[in-house]
Amino acid sequence: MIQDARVLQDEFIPKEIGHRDQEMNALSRALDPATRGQSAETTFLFGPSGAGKTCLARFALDRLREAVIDLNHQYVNCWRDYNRFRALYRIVEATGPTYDIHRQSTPTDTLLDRLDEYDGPPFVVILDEVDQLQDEDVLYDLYRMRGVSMILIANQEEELFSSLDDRLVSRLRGSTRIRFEKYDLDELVSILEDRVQWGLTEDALTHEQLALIADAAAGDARVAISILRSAARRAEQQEAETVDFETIHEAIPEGRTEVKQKNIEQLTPHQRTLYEIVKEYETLAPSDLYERYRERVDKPRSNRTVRNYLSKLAHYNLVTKEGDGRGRTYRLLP
DNA sequence: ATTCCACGGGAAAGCATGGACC
DNA sequence: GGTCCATGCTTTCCCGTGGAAT
Repeated sequence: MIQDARVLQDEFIPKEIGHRDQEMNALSRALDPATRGQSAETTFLFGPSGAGKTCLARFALDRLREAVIDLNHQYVNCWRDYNRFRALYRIVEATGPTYDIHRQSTPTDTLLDRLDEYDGPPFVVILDEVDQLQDEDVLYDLYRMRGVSMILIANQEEELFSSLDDRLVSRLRGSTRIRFEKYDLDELVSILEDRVQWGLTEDALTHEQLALIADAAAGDARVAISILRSAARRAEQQEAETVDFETIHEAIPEGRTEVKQKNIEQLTPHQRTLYEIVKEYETLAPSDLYERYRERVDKPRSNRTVRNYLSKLAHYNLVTKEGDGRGRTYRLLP
């Protein structure tokens, strides 16, 4: 049933993109100077998750590379490479060999020097989930680099700018900003239809089934494709020719939680214990939570460190903090 | 008003790792 | 090889802030 599994992967970039013509035109205009060997405009893509921001950015860059021979580029996920060193490391990677640069024992200045020395073709950097960057210095660093231009992706426009330094905000004032809306049901269905056509056998799913998936995804294309992926995987395991409704109903919760599951696997044992405790008690005051943690774990970390862990769990969207100050509780996110 | 928590920034200590030097 | 140094990462300690309870 699955003909080409890559089509169902998150990183897959389609040959063509529908429903995003305006956004695509705006982004192309911003990137246009690169076709003449100049720096592209700094561009922001804002919108809810699964609205096609990342996909469009990568797609536009692919298109640009077809038109321009001399172009350098790099994609950085700031959620994963969340501090200055890691983000810069990722960017330096694109400028040449990095065998002499290591995760530890290489000064950040060395990375900056390498970027300063950069004398190649126009260089476009996509900074995805830029609101997750702990260290906004990276934006300064890149801003002053000659020949480097940025596409910055985030969910909330106001939230991002309120967290940035005023000087940085004023420097970015003139940048292009493109806003994305959630996909509506028909758009999601047509996105899914394309994926089925490219990746699965014909008629593996009916239109009604795709509409069911699209409805469950609530405008989020990533979730929709994730559900489609687990449905196809389940059907393939059963050696079925087509996907039935039961399989889809099973795939919906799985598709929704797939990202979360990956995040849990990345936690350290201590962090996972905290997660388990919150899961068990549903809602918990900070002091109680720390108490339970101390009871359960062998060599408990300090209170302060646990707070860092909890921030990380919140960052992964595994738990949520409710209320403020005294009445604060931690709760499991659905 | 005062006390009590909780939060989160920053400094410092401890750890792991690679490079230079012998 | 062995030792020392520099570096980034993680954890801990310290502390100011602010809201809620007393």
